[in-house]
Amino acid sequence: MSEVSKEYDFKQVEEKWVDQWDTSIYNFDWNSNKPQYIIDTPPPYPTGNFHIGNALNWCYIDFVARYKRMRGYNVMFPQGWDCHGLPTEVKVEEIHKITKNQVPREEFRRLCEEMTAQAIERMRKTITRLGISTDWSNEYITMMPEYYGKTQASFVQMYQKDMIYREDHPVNWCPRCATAIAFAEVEYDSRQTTLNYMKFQACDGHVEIATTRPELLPACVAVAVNPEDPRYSRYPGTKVTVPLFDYQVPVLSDPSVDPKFGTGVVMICTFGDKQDVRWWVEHDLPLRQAIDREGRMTSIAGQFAGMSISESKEAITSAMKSRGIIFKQEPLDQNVGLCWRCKTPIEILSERQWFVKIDPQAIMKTSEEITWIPPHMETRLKNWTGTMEWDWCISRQRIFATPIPVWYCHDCGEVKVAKESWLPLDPNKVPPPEPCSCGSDHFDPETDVLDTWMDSSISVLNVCGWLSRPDVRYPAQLRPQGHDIIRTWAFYTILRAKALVGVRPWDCILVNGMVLGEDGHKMSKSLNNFVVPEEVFVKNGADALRQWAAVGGSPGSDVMFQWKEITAASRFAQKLWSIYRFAAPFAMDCDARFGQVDRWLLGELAALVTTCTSAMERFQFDEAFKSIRAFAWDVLADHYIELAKARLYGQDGPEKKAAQATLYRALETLARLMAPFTPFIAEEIYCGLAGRSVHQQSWPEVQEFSSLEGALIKDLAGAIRRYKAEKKMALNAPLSGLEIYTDMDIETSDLRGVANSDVTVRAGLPDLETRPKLAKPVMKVLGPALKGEASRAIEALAAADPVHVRDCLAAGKLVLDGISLTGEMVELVYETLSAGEAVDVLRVSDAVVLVRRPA
RNA sequence: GGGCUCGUGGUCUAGCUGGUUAUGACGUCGCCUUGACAUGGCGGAGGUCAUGCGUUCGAAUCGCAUCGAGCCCA
Repeated sequence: MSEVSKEYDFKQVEEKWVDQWDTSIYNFDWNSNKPQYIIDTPPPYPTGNFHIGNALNWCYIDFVARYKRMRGYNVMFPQGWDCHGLPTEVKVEEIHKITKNQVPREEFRRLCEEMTAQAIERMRKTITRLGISTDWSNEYITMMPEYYGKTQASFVQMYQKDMIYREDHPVNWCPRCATAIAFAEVEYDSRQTTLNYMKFQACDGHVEIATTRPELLPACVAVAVNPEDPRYSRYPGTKVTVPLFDYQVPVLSDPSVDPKFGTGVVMICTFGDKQDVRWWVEHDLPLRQAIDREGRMTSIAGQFAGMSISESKEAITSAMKSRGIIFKQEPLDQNVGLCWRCKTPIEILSERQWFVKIDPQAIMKTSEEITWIPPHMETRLKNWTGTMEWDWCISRQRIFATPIPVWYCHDCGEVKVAKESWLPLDPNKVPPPEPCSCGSDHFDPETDVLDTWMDSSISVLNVCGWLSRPDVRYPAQLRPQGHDIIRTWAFYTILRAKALVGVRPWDCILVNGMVLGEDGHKMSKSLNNFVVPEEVFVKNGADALRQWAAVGGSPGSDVMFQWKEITAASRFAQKLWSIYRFAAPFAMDCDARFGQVDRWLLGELAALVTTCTSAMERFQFDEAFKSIRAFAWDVLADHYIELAKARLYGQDGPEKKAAQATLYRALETLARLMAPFTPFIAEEIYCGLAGRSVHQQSWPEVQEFSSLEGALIKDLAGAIRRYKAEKKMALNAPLSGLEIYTDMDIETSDLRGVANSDVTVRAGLPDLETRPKLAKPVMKVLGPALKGEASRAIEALAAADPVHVRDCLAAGKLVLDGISLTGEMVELVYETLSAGEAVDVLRVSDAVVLVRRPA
């Protein structure tokens, strides 16, 4: 056994194992007979920074992956990268000081790919340093043809199944990004705006209308009132004139108009908000598009054409004010829909776009086949699914994304969707390999691209071998993800798996919370409460961060990052190291005749294995790791090692050998239990002890041991240690003798060591006066038995003389305040009087210890 | 405005299929260098378990209401 350093050098140990480990042992075996456990790892967006939130999520996954491997599963823990998206486009534009339209499409895409590849490399480093047991043989990168070819194939298949269509439809539109976005990409924020009251010329004078969006006046297609509103009952069916733009629109009657808002008359525009779209569909209204794709006013805005939305808002408002059309303005709080990337207020435009049909019932039904952890997270998916009103808009007006594999015939206009065998392809680079049915071979490519969620929503199919292997493996077993993307990633994945292969994507979804900074707010750069994993690696090591992930909170709840948790984790690592340092010279893998104390410890160890196993099966990592800490620190270090020291330092013999074997078993088992959580220190200890890697061992089996005598000895030793501490004696200070009165047949050698004293054991009670000092009610028995009389009985018992209670119970009849009590209802707590002798008396459960005071 | 989750010593947290001494960590106070560990050991202080009402012999735990926080959405 080589020398073990006094301090645990986490940096040296962790970096050594990162270098030495052969990560191919974590590869999924496609030919194995073991049961599969496939994890649909969330593919992060390659920003280059693998943040603490990712780390929490990846720790959870790694705990499960390592545990399942030890339980004999063929585990796939792949790593994917969800590359496409606007942030990269924006960053490339910034860095190269260009706009995407200044360089050829292909060149711009190349710059994006280059930057993404660098970002991925940085994030891989962090993942590896964190000790994540990634299966790198199943890595995927969505911007690579082998992946986006599958995205395109999924598009083609769903198009063929009539689940994808293209038509004019209102879409959420970000005027700054000049692209359509899905509902899932819309954020809401409360803003203050102005409610303008204005007059519309009507059949008999004028009606007053309140609106927050006067710039949409040229898009007004109707006004509406509530049919129950007596003020306006004469208007429906008539027409009013739109001021300033001077055209007539009908007055409608619709029950969803709120008579209490504004004047009770609402202007319907195409489109101010989602409600406008509902009315537009319901009343079959015409389309007047006043805002274009860049957020400028169109020609129907007349003199205001070409202005931006805010310019025209100001110009139209002041024009109407000067003519007295706007006669009142008041502030109004409202929630505005914003583009999640650039926070620009979104508009609703009617655009020809590609859509995926949504079947809310099918999604909810599939979701019920999946185990949700924690279960209430499923409610969020269902609430979201239930509110879907439009289909999913999947086309985007961007460049760095999966191309839509479609052309349009230049001559007859026919839509030509690629055949699967032609994929992957970019219609902007290649024409279709066959002519149009009209004979023309002159095509215009589709320049729109697919929503990034079209890529990532087939991650599970991809890792299960869809379109790339003959032996596909879906459903996967586990989907780990944050609750912030339930309405996106989880929702879309369920939809797509059902649509493409007809099965649920996963057996189980494990939802983790968000990471909060030390100030209690969600960790973010803008709040300056940000900590990067590398900072923790340097200060306390990866195992410390992993311990925080395990015990910081139970999965599903938000977890606060706290340096004090990291400190506590480091202390535990050091404590464990000290245990190992002490045990290493003694621990021996051998058979032995275990003593009472050994069997007690091995029984506690078995209980730990049971607890941990149950907790891991339920993904309760905090419970599992806290029980590990409690065992190592309290049970093993503070009790067992203190008790066994005398034997271990003593002469060779069967008793010493039993302690050596016990130490080995305890540490060896502990290292295996810790391996999923803290792979570095577990490996260091296991290798030092057993000479093999812990990461190829199986999960410990429960071995039945127990010793009530051992448990009593442990309690007696604790009492002696406390006694010495109270008397300000050193723990190894000698005592002048111990007499233990107990009916158990206990071994005394370990106690002799702890007490540094002779120990004699006698049956019965010492020849001292013992008397009950307290009669405690046993509520579990007394409550149900006495019901309404219980509280009176408790009071009577408290008031009664405990000696009287004992005597009555001994005589078999105790009646207090008219209530009969049995022995089972009362617990007597005794005290022992030392009657002036030169002894101190300790009570430990049913045993009494007389300590002869040292001379 | 709706839905979900949650309010436990200074801070964070366990318990929450109801049973009288409410868990642990960090911090704090006192004592102790004993042959693994002072990043240690022993002991202490600190809680009306958000508030109110109810169910019950008994509520941190169950129900209702109120207040507050977070998340998701309209």
